[in-house]
Amino acid sequence: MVRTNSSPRLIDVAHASGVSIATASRALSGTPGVSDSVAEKVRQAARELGYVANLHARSLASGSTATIGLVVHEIGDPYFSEIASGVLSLAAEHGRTVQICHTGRDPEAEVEQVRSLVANRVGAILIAGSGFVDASVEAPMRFEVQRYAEAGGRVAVVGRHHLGVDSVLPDNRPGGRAVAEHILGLGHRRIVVVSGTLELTTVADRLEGVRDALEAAGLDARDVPVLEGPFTREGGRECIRRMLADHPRTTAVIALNDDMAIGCLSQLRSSGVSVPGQVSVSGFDDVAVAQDLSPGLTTVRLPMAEMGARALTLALKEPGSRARRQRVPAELVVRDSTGPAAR
Amino acid sequence: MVRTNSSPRLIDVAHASGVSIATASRALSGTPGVSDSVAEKVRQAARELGYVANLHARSLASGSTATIGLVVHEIGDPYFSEIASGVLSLAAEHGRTVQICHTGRDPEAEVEQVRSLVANRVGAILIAGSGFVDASVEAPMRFEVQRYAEAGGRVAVVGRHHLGVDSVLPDNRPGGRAVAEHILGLGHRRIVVVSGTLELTTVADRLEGVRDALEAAGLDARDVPVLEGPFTREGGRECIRRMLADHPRTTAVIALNDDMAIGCLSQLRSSGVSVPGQVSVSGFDDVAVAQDLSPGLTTVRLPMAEMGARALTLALKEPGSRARRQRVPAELVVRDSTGPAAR
DNA sequence: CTCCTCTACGAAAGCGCTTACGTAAGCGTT
DNA sequence: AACGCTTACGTAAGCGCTTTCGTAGAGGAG
Repeated sequence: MVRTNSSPRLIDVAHASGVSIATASRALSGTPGVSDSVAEKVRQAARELGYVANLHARSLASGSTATIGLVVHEIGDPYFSEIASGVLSLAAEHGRTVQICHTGRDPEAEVEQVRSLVANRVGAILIAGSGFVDASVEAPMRFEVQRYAEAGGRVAVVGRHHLGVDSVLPDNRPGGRAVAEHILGLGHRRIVVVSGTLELTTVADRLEGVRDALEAAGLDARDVPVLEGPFTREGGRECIRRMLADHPRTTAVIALNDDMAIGCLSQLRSSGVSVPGQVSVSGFDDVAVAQDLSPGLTTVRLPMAEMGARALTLALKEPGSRARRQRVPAELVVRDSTGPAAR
Repeated sequence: MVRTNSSPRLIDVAHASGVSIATASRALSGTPGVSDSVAEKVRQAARELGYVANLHARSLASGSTATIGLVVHEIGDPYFSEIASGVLSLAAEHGRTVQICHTGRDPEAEVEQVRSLVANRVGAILIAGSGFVDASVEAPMRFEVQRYAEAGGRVAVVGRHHLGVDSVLPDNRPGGRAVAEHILGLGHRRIVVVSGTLELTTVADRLEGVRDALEAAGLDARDVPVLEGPFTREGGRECIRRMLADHPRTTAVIALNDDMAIGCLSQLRSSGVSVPGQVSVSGFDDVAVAQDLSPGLTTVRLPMAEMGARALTLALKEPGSRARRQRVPAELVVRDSTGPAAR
């Protein structure tokens, strides 16, 4: 911490304006009980001295912080950076600061990060990103979150269930269904799903939606291969290589996020496969670049920034008696990466 | 802040392990002067009670924080989110937490954010993103930063001069020159530069480099139009529309960041102009998607994550007697969006 | 056995704020 | 004129830690 012996303290402001430290505190924090004239005098003195309150002292004394914590998987990933953007903007409006940490989708790191946020006594914790299907992996996180919540902390999550706290939940399953219906509607039958690890609930939910559509169309979901890889661009490339080797007659690829879809497009191009001429590709999320790709990526739009903002709003509200859930509709956006099935 | 009356305090740990609060403190923070057996007993008790130290109290008492502040223009922008990613990763290794704020390139918001970081008594402040050419705009920021630094705070900036603090400076000018030389080498002569607002030093530097190359090639830089727009994808689209209207015979577009270049590609495609057949396009930064675009974007690579990490490293070091500068080489990456000039 | 030096620990003084409580002054009532 | 109520402010007790200083006891040197 900056050695503050050189920076003015509240008592300096109080002396300078000829009032007690209590009055100075009240004047600066806007607590009633100070006459306007005195308050103005104090503020004036503070300005002249360049006084900035020590938030640590303030938090310690008052028992409340303006800081909120945000946990994401990877801030470099546009999905999360857009969520973060929504959170930061709204937080700034509320005069709150945001502490961000990323976990690389490592459940242990995740718990540790939450613990560190608790130690920082943040006023609220926001957790973005998929949970894990395996409940035993999720358990320590749940425990930590519950303890924090019981101690009076506010928690909200986006895109994650099972944590027993307020949540903003994108329509992953309906979204998966919508995009699969779109693909099926174009006449595709030789389809593969390009998927992140099935341990993530987000992946599982989206895949569930895809299966809904397949079965509604009278297909057997087991006939549609699910290629699993890292939930990243490189993962998409890798899956396409496997697809070209093992399922060469495929006419449509349903990728379960845009990152993978972008990797798919990239690898298909390098492999000389035309999109959507020979193979159609769809994504999920609608990250900002999706519309600027060539071909423009057909995907499912999720309003990431808004989701972040809504999570913050939930966390800032008084806690309800039970966990609130906000559904966020997923909207199919058809662009140029999908077209009629080649025959 | 979470009401901590319900969560254990140091004194609870001390009681539970039958030692004084001082010893407990020492045992938990690893300060020497405690026997191993006692230390272990204390740690054990802490674990059982689920004790997490109150960092506010700790900061207040010790006068130091583990928190570092990061100021970026817009966290949703891949350039900044990749920098942030580098910072977060390295910070986690050092057991430090990061508070991020974004400013929307608004100089006033920037100053305010820095002030709020100072109030939070962060141990170091990192500022990423272009400064402003206009010194009077930059002055309040300079003032705030200096005051913080004089009070013992550590500051490091990335991609920004003029602040009189440690800095990590990408080779914007040489990079601009390199990419322009590449374009010229392909035989292009009817070139336009697609540029963000010239008030940003980053833009000015890159443009300077482009001009260096033009003049080295014996051209008059004034013959190369500079189309100015927002430093975003939409800005790129807008500039291309103007280019098509005002400079229809252009064969090459030098965009001064990837975001704008992506917008250029997008608009050229919608307008039915082939890249690189009719018009070549280059970017700057090499954000992650650049290689996955179609055509792959020729650009200048800046190692963003590394730049973030290096800035943090500088800030964590003992301050030097004078501001340190680290240059980061910019490397031309030739992909498919540039080709020989059409005749 | 005494003296001195370490080591391991405890007591207590803050760190810079907020806030409960106390009090003096001003004002309206009866 | 005496009383109560309100307003505006000061006093001082913490918030939960770290750290300086003091001290008791163990051990070695003489």
